[in-house]
Amino acid sequence: MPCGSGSGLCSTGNESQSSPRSGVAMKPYEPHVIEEKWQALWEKNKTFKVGEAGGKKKYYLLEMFPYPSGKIHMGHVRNYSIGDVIARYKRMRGYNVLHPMGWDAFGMPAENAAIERGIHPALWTYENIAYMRKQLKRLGFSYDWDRETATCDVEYYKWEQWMFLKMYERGLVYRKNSPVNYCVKCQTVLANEQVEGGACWRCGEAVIQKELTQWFFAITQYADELYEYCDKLPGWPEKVLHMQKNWIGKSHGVEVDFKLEDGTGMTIFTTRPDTLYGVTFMVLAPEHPLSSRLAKGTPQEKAVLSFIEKVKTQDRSFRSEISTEKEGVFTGRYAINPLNGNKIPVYIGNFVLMEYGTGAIMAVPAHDQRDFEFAQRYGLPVIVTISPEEKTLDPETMTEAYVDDGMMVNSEHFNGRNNREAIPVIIDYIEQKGLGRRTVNYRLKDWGISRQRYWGAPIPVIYCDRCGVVPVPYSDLPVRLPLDLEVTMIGRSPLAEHPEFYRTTCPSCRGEARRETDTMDTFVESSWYFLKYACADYREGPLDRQRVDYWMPVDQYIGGVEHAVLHLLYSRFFNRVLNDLGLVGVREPFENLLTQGMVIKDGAKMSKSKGNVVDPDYLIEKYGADTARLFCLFASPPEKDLDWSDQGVEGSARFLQRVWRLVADRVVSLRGIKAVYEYQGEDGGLRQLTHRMHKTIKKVTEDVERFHLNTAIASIMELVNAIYRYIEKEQEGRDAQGLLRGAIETVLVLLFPFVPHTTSELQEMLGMKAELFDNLWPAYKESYVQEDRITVAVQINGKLRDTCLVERDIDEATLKEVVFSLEKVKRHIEGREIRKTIVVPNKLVNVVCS
RNA sequence: GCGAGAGUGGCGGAAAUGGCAGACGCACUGGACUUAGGAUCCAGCGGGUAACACCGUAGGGGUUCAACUCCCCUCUCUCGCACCA
Repeated sequence: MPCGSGSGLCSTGNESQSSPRSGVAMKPYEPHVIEEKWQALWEKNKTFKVGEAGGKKKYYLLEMFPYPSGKIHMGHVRNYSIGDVIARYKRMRGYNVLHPMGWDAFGMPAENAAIERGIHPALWTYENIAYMRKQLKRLGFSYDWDRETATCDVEYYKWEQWMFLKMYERGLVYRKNSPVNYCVKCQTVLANEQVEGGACWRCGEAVIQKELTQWFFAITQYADELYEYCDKLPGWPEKVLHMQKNWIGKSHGVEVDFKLEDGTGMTIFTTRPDTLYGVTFMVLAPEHPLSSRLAKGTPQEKAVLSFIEKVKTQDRSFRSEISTEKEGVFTGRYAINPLNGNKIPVYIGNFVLMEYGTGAIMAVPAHDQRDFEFAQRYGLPVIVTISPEEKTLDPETMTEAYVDDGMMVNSEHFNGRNNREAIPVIIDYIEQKGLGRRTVNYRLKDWGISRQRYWGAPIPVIYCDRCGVVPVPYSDLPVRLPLDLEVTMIGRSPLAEHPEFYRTTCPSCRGEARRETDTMDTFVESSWYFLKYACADYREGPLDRQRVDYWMPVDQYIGGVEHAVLHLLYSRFFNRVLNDLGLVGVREPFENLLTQGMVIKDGAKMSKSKGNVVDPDYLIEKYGADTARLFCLFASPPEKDLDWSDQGVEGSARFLQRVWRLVADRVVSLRGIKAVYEYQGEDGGLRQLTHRMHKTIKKVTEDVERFHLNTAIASIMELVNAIYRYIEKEQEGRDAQGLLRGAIETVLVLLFPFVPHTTSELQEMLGMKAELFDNLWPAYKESYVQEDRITVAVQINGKLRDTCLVERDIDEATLKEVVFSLEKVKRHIEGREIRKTIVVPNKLVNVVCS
């Protein structure tokens, strides 16, 4: 064979071989032929179509749908391979499994393609979808393609507009002018969640602040619930819940009303009322309405105004940098501490944020590092009110704030108390005196959803000079995204340049009016697509409640951890809104979440910019889909990063060849044999194989249940190795051959969810029912899982010295007898005093001696 | 700085509940079969030793008959948040 032709994989390399038993030329493993064959069959028979029929328990398995960027990448292959194992496995366990796929089809790259290559975003998107659908089918994933949904379809976004209007009616959508995050490169606004370390989540460009009128979803109305329910999601990774909790940032505290000398009120938020007696100055955010007003008429006026101006021109990411020097300016005015009547100066400071709390703080330099730094710089006094046990704090010599707990001092009648315990007491006191109130503050901000882009769902609102903001009537939905326009740059949304779109009449006064030309954030679409899947063909309304109730919640969601606070938080919010609107029965959409790791190569995440991508197409062409899937599943556990290895792929291909030969080599002799799964005779080899088979079934079942897919595969490999060893011993006889067939069938069934094509083909060759896999997962018997004879470890003083092979469940006395008769044991305990002997049944014996 | 997670052979990774560290795979070494082998099969494979001994799960201490696993301290890496009052 001309194998040196450079392709690397020497076709299948065994055309000239023949079966050792039959002498008949064996069928070569041709992954592409069998993969096409089975995929065609699954498609024709609609093998993966599901309905809402009763009888079986439902199981909704969902993987995060892809953005149709052009081609799938290895991350998708991994994500969807993991999902496919679970979907097929659950079906084999008798569940009615919903396993859908669709497209997160609105978004910026489509517009970029339009600008760069002159192709229309819609065309580009649908072409990509067509190609990627083909790729997914080539990988053999068990999706019910009849439920496929693309979010850029009118039938989809129409109902999103409908939901927007419902939310508007309920006050969950509002419009406001505010400083927003803006990415110059993407030419659009970003929500807080979409800014990563001051940069755009998509393109990495530094985000600037811009004043714009925007539509907001009132996610903060659900802040508390979203926070509290984090503790009611045991099926989610701790890490993700932590990130969500951090993001929502719930903190308990108190608002205290300070008064200026002239009686002007100034309310601050603090979580540390126990330090109220240590307040030596106050600080306002530069954007605080009082800031520019307070200094009027004082000698400080000029300085204050120029400081505010200076801060305004600073970029926000610079200002929020922790290393940025704390700066401020005195307003020339004083406030009165409501607890002790102290007169304290009011400053304006760059480190106080208008967005959090009340935009004003009380400063306690003794016990807050930021306040301390500010006080040092401006020579402000420090008053200690919390004293640690072991030392006395001296304000003159302190080099940093004391932020830990201790005993209260300088705090009038609170002196001597532990500060933590005093907090609620002080708050009670404040409330009784009418000086303030308990509050809870959140870091979470409302979700700004306006995007100054074309390729998104139009916001269904009309602006009329006479009537103001008028929602589009339900009967006028959908507000179609016009396709007859050319997408060029730059500056504003193409819709704002398209009169045919924005010119309209006011629904209430019939006068001339203008449509909203912003579109919705694409994260809105992904916030409810999982509900659409449940009733994809439903046309009479947004969702078919009955079917949604049947399938929801999603039993298992699988996707990348990068959406821990974006998509996953938005979806939890949106699902709650839809629940309140009566469209969904459940509160939380995703019961269990699995976050899979990244695909790494040469020490970096696979990405075009790093130039270390492996193209799934290439992989499938060279090895076939089953090898691609197997490697992704075997190389590391799902939640960890996967280190790509070309040699590892070879190994996976080799294993499939080995399984193929196991069957194809002896298919003739195996065909006439009936499978045997239990053996109770005396032959050691047969007993061994029976044991191995049952042990493997148990192990694989348990491992798949807890997503340890790599070890599940490893144990199937062990079974295959055991079968080869068994064959080598030339087992003859009806039992021996039946058991061989039983073990082989077990391999094919256990391996099916991982590599469905290869195993289906081999099953068919053996005359098994290859296509119907419902309820086919094998059971094991515990009695066979146990081994007859067990190797017991023998330790002297905790060190392994020998092992011995004994009958299972041997009694302790006999075991000890065996152990003490071992040569090595005798040698080691010679002349020593035996203190005790520890016996762990069927495991180990430890002899403790002097 | 705060929070979370991780550190095991040459490499990817195994070891629910403390009980033979290194399963499985890759790489490597030797052998078999071969015109050939980058196919396949067999054997070996943490360090160390002639063989033992001995040393090994980031480092140091501790609990225990027994620690990758539990407790304390230190170091390193990854991720998230980062002036949130």
